[in-house]
Amino acid sequence: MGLTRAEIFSEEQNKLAAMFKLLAHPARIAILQYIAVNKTGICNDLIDELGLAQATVSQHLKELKTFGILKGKIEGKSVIYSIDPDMWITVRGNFAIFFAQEI
Amino acid sequence: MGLTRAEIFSEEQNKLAAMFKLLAHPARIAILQYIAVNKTGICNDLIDELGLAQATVSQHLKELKTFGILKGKIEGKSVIYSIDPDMWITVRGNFAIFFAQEI
DNA sequence: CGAATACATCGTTATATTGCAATGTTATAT
DNA sequence: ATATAACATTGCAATATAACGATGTATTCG
Repeated sequence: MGLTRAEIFSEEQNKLAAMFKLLAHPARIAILQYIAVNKTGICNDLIDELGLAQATVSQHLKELKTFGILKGKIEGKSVIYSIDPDMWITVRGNFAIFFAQEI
Repeated sequence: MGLTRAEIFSEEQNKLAAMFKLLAHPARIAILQYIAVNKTGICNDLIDELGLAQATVSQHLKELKTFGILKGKIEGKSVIYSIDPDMWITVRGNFAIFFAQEI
């Protein structure tokens, strides 16, 4: 049905999956890498960098911002996006815990 | 379009996104956790554990196996799944590199 | 052999995601 | 005030994904 049956999984499993999903697209990876390197990024730069249409880039930025890994600051006509360090650390920590499992 | 424009991203970005995507579903997280704890797992156990239909569990197992993070060994009527340590380490390593970015 | 067990695969339905053109919004520039 | 710039939002079309019943395929058991 295309609808994940989230209710049968634990909070932790759903949260982890949501984090993985956020990063499960090369455009969103590229956006985070660009902003990590340049410390900040505006939508226009990312349009050039990625080669996707403005609407598409804006949509990916929105997903990252809604999740909380990016924050946006309005500066004149532009929006300056940057990584939210707290969320970044949280996400990294959750992944680390997942991969710390003995196998 | 629904079709990711993979050709405009780097190999690395596409690979990373594919890894994240593999883990971007709570059922696949749960399968890996179960097998990590129990060292191995057969489909039937996972059906009970997850509460999803047999066909659905089989499908998720296939995805994990196709990617290479799980391997399956036929043992009588059952298939014993286990984590491929090399792939596990590879995946963990790639994520570690991603999260090692200065922000 | 025939039945049962344990999966895999197929086919279908419901929903989600990607990408973009068109359009809306807000702020600066003229 | 009008134009432009820099986005955000809306509304679609194309494709992907999740879930599952039904069916196929080995394998074991009686």
